[in-house]
Amino acid sequence: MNYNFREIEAKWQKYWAEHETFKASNHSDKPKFYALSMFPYPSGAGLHVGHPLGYIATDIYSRYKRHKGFNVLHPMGYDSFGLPAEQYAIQTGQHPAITTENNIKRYREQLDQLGFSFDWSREVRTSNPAYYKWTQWIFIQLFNSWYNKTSDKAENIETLVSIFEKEGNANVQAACDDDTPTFSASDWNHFSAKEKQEILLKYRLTYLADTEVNWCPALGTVLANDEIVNGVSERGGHPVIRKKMTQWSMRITAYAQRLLDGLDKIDWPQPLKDSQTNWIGRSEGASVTFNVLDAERSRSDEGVISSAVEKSQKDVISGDGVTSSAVEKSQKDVISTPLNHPYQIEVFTTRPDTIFGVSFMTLAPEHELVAKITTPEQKAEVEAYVEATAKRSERDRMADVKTVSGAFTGAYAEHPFTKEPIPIWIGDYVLASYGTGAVMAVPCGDQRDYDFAKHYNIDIPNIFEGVDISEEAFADKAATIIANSDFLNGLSYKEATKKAIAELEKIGQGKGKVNYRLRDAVFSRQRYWGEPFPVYYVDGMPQMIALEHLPLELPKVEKYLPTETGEPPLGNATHWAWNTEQCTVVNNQLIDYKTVFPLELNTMPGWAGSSQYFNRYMDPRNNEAIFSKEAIDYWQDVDLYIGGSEHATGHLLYSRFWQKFMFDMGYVSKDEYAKKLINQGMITGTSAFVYRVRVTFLSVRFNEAGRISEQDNSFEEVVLVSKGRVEEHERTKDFSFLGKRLAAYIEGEFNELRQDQEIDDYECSIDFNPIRVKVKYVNASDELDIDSLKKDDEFGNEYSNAIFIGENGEEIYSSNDIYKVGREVEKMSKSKLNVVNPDAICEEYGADSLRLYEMFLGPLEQSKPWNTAGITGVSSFLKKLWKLYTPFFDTDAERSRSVTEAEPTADNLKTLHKTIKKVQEDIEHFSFNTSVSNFMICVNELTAQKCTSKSILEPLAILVSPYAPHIAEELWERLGHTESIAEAPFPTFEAKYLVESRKEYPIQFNGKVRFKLELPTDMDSKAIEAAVLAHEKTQEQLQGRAPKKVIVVPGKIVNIVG
RNA sequence: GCCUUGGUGGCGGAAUUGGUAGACGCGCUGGAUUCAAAAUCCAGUGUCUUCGGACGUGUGGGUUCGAUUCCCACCCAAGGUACCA
Repeated sequence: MNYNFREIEAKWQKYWAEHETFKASNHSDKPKFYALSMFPYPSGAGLHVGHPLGYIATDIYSRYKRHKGFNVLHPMGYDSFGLPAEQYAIQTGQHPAITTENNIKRYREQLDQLGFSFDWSREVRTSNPAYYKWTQWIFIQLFNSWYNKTSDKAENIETLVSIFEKEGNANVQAACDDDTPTFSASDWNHFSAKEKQEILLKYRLTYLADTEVNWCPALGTVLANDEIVNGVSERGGHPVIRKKMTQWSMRITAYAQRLLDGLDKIDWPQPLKDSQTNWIGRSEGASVTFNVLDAERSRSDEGVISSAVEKSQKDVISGDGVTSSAVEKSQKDVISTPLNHPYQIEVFTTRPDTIFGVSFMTLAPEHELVAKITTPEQKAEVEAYVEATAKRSERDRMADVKTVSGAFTGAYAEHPFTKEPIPIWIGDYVLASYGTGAVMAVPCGDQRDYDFAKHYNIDIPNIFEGVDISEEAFADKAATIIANSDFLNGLSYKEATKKAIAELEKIGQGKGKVNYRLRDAVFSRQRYWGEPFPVYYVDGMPQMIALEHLPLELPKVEKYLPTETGEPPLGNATHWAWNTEQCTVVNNQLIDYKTVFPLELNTMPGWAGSSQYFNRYMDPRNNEAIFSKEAIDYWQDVDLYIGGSEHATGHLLYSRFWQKFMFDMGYVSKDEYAKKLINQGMITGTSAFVYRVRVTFLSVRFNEAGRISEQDNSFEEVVLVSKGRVEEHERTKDFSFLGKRLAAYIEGEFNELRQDQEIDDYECSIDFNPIRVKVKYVNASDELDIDSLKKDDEFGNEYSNAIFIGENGEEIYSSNDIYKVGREVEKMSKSKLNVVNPDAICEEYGADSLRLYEMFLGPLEQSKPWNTAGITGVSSFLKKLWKLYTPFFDTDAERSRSVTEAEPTADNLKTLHKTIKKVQEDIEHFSFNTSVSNFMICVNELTAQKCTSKSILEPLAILVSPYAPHIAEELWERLGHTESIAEAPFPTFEAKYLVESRKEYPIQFNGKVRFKLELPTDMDSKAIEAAVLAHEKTQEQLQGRAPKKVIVVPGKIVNIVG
């Protein structure tokens, strides 16, 4: 009886579904275990072989934990809001909900095929109104909260209001906007309702702010940074401008420190923690205010100055200019402006101890003061520099440490202590997005400042005791002793820092500060396919829709593009107004600003729906609450979370932020939601390339003026040359390698050129443009299936008339020659045409083979290329495993009984227990690749031992079951069980079966193994040494020398030195 | 530039605390079976070799009786990038 995986896999998938084998209960006496895989975005390309890698790992662990007696929660769902569905809708007009539904169906079929032990009754979809009701609910909770720095947690906004009523905001320690004014209790009580709302918005954890976006007028949308290349849109090359837009933001900066501290409590990969730590970017130092010396004053343009003074309150703090920064915010940060200085520059420095070493200042070219302080003489130079900088990316600016560039503004700042003038420069090594976008440059203590000073001949005062700075800057904090620095002389880094800050505070020009790189998260998207905000506007102020009226469902729209007036797609909806009396969505025409108001037109970003989904799984059908208290109390948090590292600073940071907020509000009892996280490595694809020929002729004529006329004649036909031919040509430059047809063409063109009397010279150049083709048309020997490629019409039959030149230079008509493609390993993605779907492999080898093979490829956390060549290995392993059990399939009752009762031999037991030990250790260390090897070893050994003992084969089936569950269930049943194997107890390892009486010792001479000697394991070192030295081969090796030293490691090795 | 991860046969990879480098699988070679093929089974398979052995885990050093493993310096590849006042 053969192993028929098709029949078996279908049978057990049906069984599991019908028996709800993996349904998790919220009430159980068993210990709980919550195993989670990151849920997928259901794209149109379907699941590819990279997706299941993490799912299989989580599934193996889940199944293992069931065998170990845990109540396991192992859910799956879909992150189903997203851009691709919307873009498809824009192209085809089809509603994203429909395409999403279809894609989910396909994903579900593919997932079902792989035999995962998901509890499908808990499936969630972020685009489902019953789900996003709770995403909207959390948004409202955030809106109704502020961050109290004193209690160090989020609190209900009502507690803030009551403080305002009693004492105003002077003493409130809160995370809030920079420009929050100070007011008294009586001020507050006299504010109008709208003024109060405006103030509160500056404190809420989600708030409206004008933030700059990359606006592309031609596309009518906002673009992400990486959608912009060299200042124009990646798609279409349209210009992009910075535009201010009122958008929702999340005050994640309030949680910066807690997000940092929480990392110590969780078992996440260190690289991931590092990347979050760097993203948050904490640094300690001081903020220092430098007054700009007023060059304008002498021109007695008083009007300009006084208006500048009025606005200077703003200019002081907004050194970062671009967006709200993570500079710790509180009203106290506002430093009062001395009236005689129209402008001030605030810098953040980690080295306030070096303040007397400042010899210039550098502003980021984008710094908003640049235009204001630049003198007329320097204007042209500065503007040219600013323009040049705008073309460089931040990455480029950071990576380039070799070239020094900048420009002098002509303006000077005043040193806070010496009152000396300091020249103000701009330089692209200072980034606008970090700190305040301005640096107090201390060339003797910072290498980049040093290089800048050297380059522009700026003074480099030395403020370090006994340090030579003639060659490079000195940045060693520990060895620092300050000199030439007035009151800081003789102090260490620590002492001087403390003292400098104290002195700065005295003169009101600085204070100690912790700076975070993290910025508040923009939460609005100008898109259709996302969660609508439960928000309407009364008199320009946002109002929340009450919970009982949620979800606020996405309206129907005619088209998914922005409106002609540049509003987001929801601006196209005809029914998108809120009637506050009926509490329903009504026609926009009814808006009267009395009872009917406009609704918010933005939608939420991709990470909104994924920031609490792990908690929703605990109680996914609850319509009264996001989850019940019982459910969250039982499941608590995720025990194992597996997913890709690309989410390190997106999903994985924002979801921690929301969890901490939920914790502050008392909804969850853990402020970190995932105890352990593992990043599965990427499965890379092997892209295939064909080489399109481009032939260019150059004809040249000469006259008195020299070389005057050139003409290009390009070969128009699509000719694709096989890889071997391309390589030959590149080596030899011989055209004949390109095939007769092309060679004849080139010859013909040359002849024509020769006949043209007016041409003095001619040449021909050939290049090969590699173009990706779908990997499904390429076989394992890199040969291209030309007929199928020609028929492919996804991109409009682009190859139907192409000419293919094969390896032998033949033009391919049938099988007269073969075409070989070039290959390259890249990330697997639809756009690279290298996606391999699991379906075909499942069809040919079965799900169990695919599961084993994906694990067998290599360590889970490492990235590895996909290559199906090795799958026959695991497939034949499963056949061998099956064969081991065939005696049980015999209908002859007599024979079956004799098999059942066969006593296991010592070898059988040794093989089994060795495997139990290894597999258990492997699973617990997530080393799934090595356990597959060990199954192979185990089956090979048992086969060689002709093992037919039920007491061996029964536990073996359980060991295999997490990895290859279908075959394990089938074998389990054939062993006579009527219940599923899913909860059969994991076999217990017994060391006694592995005890060896003899050990084959490798005998080394000077570290090299020369022979082996079998000795009893209970022999002590002395006896081993004696036995080895007495051996004839030892004498042979030593050739009469006396050994200097003999190292005996009992049970391991013997090494003789001499 | 910086951060992270990695570099071992023709390929994927193994070696759990410093103790026989290359487990297991693919591929390849030879053989059995077969009319033949597929499938299956058996044997071999790091490189060089004067058949004694020598060399061998990115490179160069170091520690050690012994190093893929620990230390120092460097090279290369992939991923990330905000580095930093």
